[in-house]
Amino acid sequence: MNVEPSWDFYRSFITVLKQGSLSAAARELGLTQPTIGRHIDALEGAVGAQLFIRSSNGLLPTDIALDLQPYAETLATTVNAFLRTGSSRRDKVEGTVRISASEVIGIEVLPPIIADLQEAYPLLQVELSASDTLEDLMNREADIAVRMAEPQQDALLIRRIGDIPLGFHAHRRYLERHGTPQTMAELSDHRIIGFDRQTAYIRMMRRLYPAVDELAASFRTSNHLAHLAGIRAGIGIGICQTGLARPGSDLVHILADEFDIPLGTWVAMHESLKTSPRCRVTFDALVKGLLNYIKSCKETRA
Amino acid sequence: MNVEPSWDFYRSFITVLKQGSLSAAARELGLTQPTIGRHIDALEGAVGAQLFIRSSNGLLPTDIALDLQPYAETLATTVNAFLRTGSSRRDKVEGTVRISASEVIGIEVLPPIIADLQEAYPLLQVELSASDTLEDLMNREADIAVRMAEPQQDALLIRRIGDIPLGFHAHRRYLERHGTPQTMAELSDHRIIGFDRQTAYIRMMRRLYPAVDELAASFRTSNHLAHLAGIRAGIGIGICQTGLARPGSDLVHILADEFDIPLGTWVAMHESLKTSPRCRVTFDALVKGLLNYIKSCKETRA
DNA sequence: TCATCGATATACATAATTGTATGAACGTCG
DNA sequence: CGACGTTCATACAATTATGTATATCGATGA
Repeated sequence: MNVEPSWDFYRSFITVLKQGSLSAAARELGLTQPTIGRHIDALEGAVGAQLFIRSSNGLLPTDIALDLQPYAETLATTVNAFLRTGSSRRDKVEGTVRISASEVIGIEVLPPIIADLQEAYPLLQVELSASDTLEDLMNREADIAVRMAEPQQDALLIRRIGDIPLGFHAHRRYLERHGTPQTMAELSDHRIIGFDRQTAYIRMMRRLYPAVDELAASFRTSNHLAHLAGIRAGIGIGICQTGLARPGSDLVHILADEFDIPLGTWVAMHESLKTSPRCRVTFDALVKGLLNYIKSCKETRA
Repeated sequence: MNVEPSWDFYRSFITVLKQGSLSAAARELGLTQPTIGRHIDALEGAVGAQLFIRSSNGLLPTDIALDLQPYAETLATTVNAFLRTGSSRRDKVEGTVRISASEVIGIEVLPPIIADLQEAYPLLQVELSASDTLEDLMNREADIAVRMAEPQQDALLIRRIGDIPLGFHAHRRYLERHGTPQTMAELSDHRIIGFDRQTAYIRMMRRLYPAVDELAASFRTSNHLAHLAGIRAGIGIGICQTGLARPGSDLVHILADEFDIPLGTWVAMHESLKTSPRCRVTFDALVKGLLNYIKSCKETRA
């Protein structure tokens, strides 16, 4: 309790947690097994609790260690961010920029936008964190975030893109076999792909279209990509962005006039990053690319 | 570029930034000035840029160092959170819990709630981060947050408290001198305390009461506490929570029937913390306390 | 059943980090 | 204007952390 433990201990901790053994962690860090072992010992002494159960085939984390894992991960990503921003020259468009977005946006929408961006700036590295759960919002774990809700913090440079239209979709094949519902009421005769988890969007849907909520889902997932994959595989009818039903995709937008809850979209970055050319350029490219995407959504719809 | 720099360097970096000199940083960390100097040298080598300009009366941070400051601060707070979580026993209500809230809530509303909580659990330490700007949302920099907007992330345990009523207020003394306006239109004859910065609330007010936006403010501040202090000092008419106009405060709620934009309030914490008794207990106390507060707001109003 | 491979733990030598002591530069104050 | 109290920089000694080598335990497979 006398002196604060070395911050290197946390690095050893997270590596052991990831690798599952002192030896493997030592290899990854370029250190040796006794050293890592001593680090863990010291950390256990500092928190006054056992973090791992040693066994002859590795280290098993205790509950306490698992509680501490997210903190250690934050440390690791922040160290990365530190080095990344520190070592990129501030006057040129080069270095790494890290983008955070939802899985669907990150995987279905952003890649072509990023491709164009890197065509224009070959030295620009892009790191994409596509995740629904962590949503590592702006705590400098990401430089720029694409968000489906208005960011609340001040000190952010925020640009509203518009509304991404969502709607019921099904694969052409499914509709050929089961018919195309013409009214919301007919949905109850179909296989529905449902959501597992409560999100703000689902709560809003529930409020505006209570009927949808009572539909029995034959396939339910909390993962939006799995939901989309279900639609594409012809499992049944689900909800996705209308822009994904582009020509050649075999997805059909149904009940277009019966159901409409747009999904607000924002791009945000720290105000302090607006002087960094690489962040600025990426921010502008995302705004422009997403505006185009929304435009194409509306066209698909008409 | 061969091996990752020691994480201790970041600790030295943030301490030098805070203290302004190698010597002072060394004193704080219990190390010596040459050691800290070597750490800074090593970090500069790692990022390939100068971080400080050395002078005989301290170290002056370069722009790059200032860019890196927020990352280093995140590291420091996360390390604190790590040790705090790690060293508090999981089965008892003791240890430290860190609450994040806006300045007004943190200073005007929470203290009595926290007092009651600590009366019930004497071993519980509470750390309150009252800040509008940083809004260190949930990235484990705070255990529990009181927020004025619905948190968007999943994996959060969220409880909606209700709406805190806001309204125009002035000090009794001011009204005795200048009269009490009976309609919104009469506001233009009064001294108005205005806001400096755009927030979600101000944008909404602008939309619902465009007339308010055109009032010329004779005292303008971006700090909500300063705004409140202005009202209390009798500078003029401003907006604050109606609950602050309790008996004995000499604040008078005016135009109560003309103006009404409630401020939604939520309490949120990480789902993973709900097994921790001290977080659980604090969460419940905040919910209960804030519900009471809102109730008392409504009574003041009637 | 025994050999092998991987794991952790310990003892000792080594290398790296840190501390001590000192010098030089700058600002402040009497 | 000079003494004093800061600061950072450098050279050398001491300490600490790390690496090497080895022992031990346990799981796996021929």
